[in-house]
Parts: sequence; structure tokens; C-alpha cells
Amino acid sequence: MLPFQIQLHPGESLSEQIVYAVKKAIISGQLRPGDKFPSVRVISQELKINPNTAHKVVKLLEQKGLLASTPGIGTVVLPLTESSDKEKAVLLEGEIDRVVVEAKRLGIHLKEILTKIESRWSYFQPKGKK
Amino acid sequence: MLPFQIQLHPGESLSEQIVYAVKKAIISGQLRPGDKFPSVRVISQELKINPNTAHKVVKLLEQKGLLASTPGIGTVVLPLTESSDKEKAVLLEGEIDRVVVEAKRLGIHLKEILTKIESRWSYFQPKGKK
DNA sequence: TAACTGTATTATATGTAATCATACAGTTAG
DNA sequence: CTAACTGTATGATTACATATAATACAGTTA
Repeated sequence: MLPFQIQLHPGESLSEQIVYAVKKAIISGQLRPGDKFPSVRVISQELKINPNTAHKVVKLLEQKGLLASTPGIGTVVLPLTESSDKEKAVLLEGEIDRVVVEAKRLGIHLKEILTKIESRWSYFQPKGKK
Repeated sequence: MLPFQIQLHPGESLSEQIVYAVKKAIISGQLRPGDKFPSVRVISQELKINPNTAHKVVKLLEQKGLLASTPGIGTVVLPLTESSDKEKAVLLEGEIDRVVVEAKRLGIHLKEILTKIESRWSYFQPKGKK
């Protein structure tokens, strides 16, 4: 059993979908700093994907600073780090604009968006489990 | 001169980039309901892209209900329509989650996100021009 | 009629994603 | 030491989406 949930959708990039699922698991506390991350081979077997694709996922998440790999040992989950202002700016200008543009297109009101953001924020809030 | 601004970035889908630029122009009031939309051939010349790609853009925007095309006549901008609850749900579950997940990963606070959303909301607000 | 519109077709080049198959080197339990 | 696990690297292949290219056709309008 993998330490994150994922339901693969056809048409989208496999690796991107998995990367996103792992991100969710980490920020929601399902995967905690220090936790052992499943090996490339285990992931490929569980998800029935090619080991190369699984390795690509781990490599991407390592580049983003979410995981750390050591040859011969394995991969572990890193603590969430405060990001630079530049990284923040990229997010704020990119992802947020996308939400705002789509919301306006669909005729959704500002208040509705703000409420939903807060709602999802709580949804992903780590619970103190275990 | 095209009625929308765009600066093409390499690596991303041409058509998707243009579709997004047009969306921005419409929701910000740069393109208004009833306005004539440039022809496939004009777009292809101005942006130096293939007519087929330009046509694909128009077709996509028509499917999403932003434009309406009539053979022999041309293409016009449609008014923004209230969307169904299903469309809203898709946005809210998809794009919003993406923002929330990324924000949490980068260690940004909820308040910061809400403030930025409001800020961008005003930024795209149509001004009463002309 | 001429010049504009949207639309359709077929072919081609390109880039990327994912697979398959191997291989190598570091670590660790037995 | 050996076996079995780790991450990592490489090359070949398949599949698919994107964008281009070159035409062609039909409706509209001055």
C-alpha cells in the first residue's frame, strides 16, 4: 500500500499526476518529514507503471525540495521549507490568475471563491494523527 | 493590431496560450460582447502561426461558449454566461485545489492568498472605457 | 465577380511521454 | 562475502499531441 492516494486519469501526464498526488499527501500530513518514501521499484509495481516513470517522479520531487534520495539507502520526505519571494511571486502570478480568470468567466462571485479557498485550506490541514 | 495581448512562451502549447490570452481579454473587458473577433487568417498572420492553429483556438473558444462563428460572416464575442453548478464544481475542485496545495507547499499563509486573490480580482475588473 | 469569411482534408515534422530492457554502483542484512 | 535491496543511467522503441504545410470548398458581401 502506497502512502498516498491516486486515481489515474487518462490524457494527463502520468508523472505530473503522481507528483501532484504526492504533494497533496505531504501538505495534508499524510506523509510526514522523515517518513520513508517508497522505492522506485515499489511505486512502479503498485501503480503498474514503468520504473523509469516512477524514477522521474522521484527526481522531480527531489528537484522541488520535497524529497531527498540517497543511493543504496532510499528516499525520505523532507520538511516543508519557507520559499523565496521569487517562488511565491511565480505562484501568485500564475496559479492565482488562472483561478481568477476562470472564476470570472464562469460568473462566480469573489466571495464564493474566497469561501471555497478557506474551505479547501481546512480540508488539507494536517490532523494530529498517530 | 489584435484585440488582445499575448507574449508567447516556448514549451507550452501555442493554442492553449492564445486561448488563455483571449479569455483574459474578455473577462477584463478588453473584448466586449458583440465585438468582432479577428479572422482566422488575420490571427495567423499577426502571430505568425499556422491558420490551422488559429482555427483551433477559435474552435476551442467556441466550444467553451466565449465566441460564436458563422461561416462567411466571421466570429463575434459572446456575453459571459452564468455557468452550471457542475462547471463551477469542476473549477472549484481543480484549480482552487492547485492553488491551495502549492501555497501550503511554499509556506504561504492563507491570509496572503486571500489578499492576493482580491488584488488580482480588481486588476482584471473591467473599466468603463470608451 | 472578387475578396473576404469559417471549415475540412491530408500529409509531414517535431517533441514529449511512456514503455521495455539492461546495466552499474552504493548499502545492508544474512 | 553474498544476496537483495536501494538510486541511477542508457539506448531503442512506440505512441501521441502539437504545429506546420498545402489545398480545397462553401457561404457572405461589396
